[in-house]
Amino acid sequence: MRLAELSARSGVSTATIKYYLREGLLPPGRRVTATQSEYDGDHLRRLRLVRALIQVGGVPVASAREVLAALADEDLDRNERLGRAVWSLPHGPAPDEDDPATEVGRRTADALLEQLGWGHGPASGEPVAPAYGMLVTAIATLSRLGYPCSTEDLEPYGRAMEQLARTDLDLVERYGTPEEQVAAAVALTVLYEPVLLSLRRLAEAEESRRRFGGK
Amino acid sequence: MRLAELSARSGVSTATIKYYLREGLLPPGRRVTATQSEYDGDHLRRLRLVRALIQVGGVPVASAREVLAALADEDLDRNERLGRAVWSLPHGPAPDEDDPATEVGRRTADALLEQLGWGHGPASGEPVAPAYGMLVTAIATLSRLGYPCSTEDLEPYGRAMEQLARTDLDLVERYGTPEEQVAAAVALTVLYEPVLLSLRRLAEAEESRRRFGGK
DNA sequence: ATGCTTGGATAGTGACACTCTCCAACGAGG
DNA sequence: CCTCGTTGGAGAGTGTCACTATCCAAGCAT
Repeated sequence: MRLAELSARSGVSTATIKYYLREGLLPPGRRVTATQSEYDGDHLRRLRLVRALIQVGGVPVASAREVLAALADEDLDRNERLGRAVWSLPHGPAPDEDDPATEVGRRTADALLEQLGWGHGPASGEPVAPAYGMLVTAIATLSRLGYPCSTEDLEPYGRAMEQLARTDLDLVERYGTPEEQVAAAVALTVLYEPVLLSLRRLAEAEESRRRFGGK
Repeated sequence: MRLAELSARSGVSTATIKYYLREGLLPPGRRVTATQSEYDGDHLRRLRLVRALIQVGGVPVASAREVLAALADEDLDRNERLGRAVWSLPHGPAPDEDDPATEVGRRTADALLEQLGWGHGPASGEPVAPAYGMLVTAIATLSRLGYPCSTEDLEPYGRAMEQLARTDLDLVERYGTPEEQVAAAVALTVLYEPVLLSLRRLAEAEESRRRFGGK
């Protein structure tokens, strides 16, 4: 198929596809003549994944390129590919070490992970995941705003996520080949985020109505 | 306190504070002379909330203004203020009704909410919450990408969020006055999102290591 | 052969969150 | 009293980002 057809089938304008090609988010098509290329189903699938990452996941173009590169990296095993891909997802600003609130955040985060029994980073010698910095920053911001949260407050959130992670991985294991599994894992990590957040808001609305709501 | 001191205490540049004043995210200070104003602790707290919304929550300036306006609206009760405030939070693009996948998303979402027993929108006659559209869009995108999710797949996520919503509201009820509660609810809704997402990613990494990881 | 269409390159757009530059009015030190 | 740095206010400018519009020469189709 040609550019125009790829565009029609994906709902993405030719101009945007050209932009993605230029940015390396899509591999170039098979050259047919000096001025024409042929695209296939792989391009279409990849294009849809790119759109999902960027539009739904809010992933910047540069990060999306890294994510895709990690997915395709033949030198890594399944775990490493997934880790590398999730690594490249946006994770907000790094903790500001000059801020005393960051110290609080770090202590709370460490205590929480300890309590949850997750063998994460600082003590484990492994490189610290970006998600860890994300957690520290968030706790620090809460404390700076006067909403201190203790490990006890946070633990239920950790337990809930632990459970969902098992569900997520079960979903991923439905897919046969490691390639499909890794692609699925990234797609599900990113695309379930809005599902999670919207369900939380709906659940809060429901619970708030139950507690305070007359109507 | 003057602009310079407000800036020093909050860590936000005077130029940015002036910008927020201009945009109506901060109320003007008490005028002392024709060219000087006095700010107080309320300004400082509000400024920190604004920063948290924008930097941590990724809320656009225009939405933040609406959120703050809803918080301060004297005509609404606690529920309505909270609803209005959360309403203004970013919620991604509205579902594309021309896309057949949207139909799938809508059916799945409705079935899920039915199954969860949440008396949400379409059938209830109430205006549909933006979070509902967010959910439909997310499910539609998953299905378009070839990752169909059934109500059974999603139910555990709903149950988990139901439980967390109770925890959230318990936290909110620690605060005495309705004003504080509403402010807390918005802050916690927004600021716990990165906590949730980072915990999920850490939990996934942990679970993935457990299942596939040799080290 | 002539009038689209294609792939490729370059430049432009619009939204956004600041950030810079001016300016006249203060206000504290000498 | 007179500087001289500071203040609040207003407008224009900056950098980033994700596109989008315009050209162009080389096909292909009729």
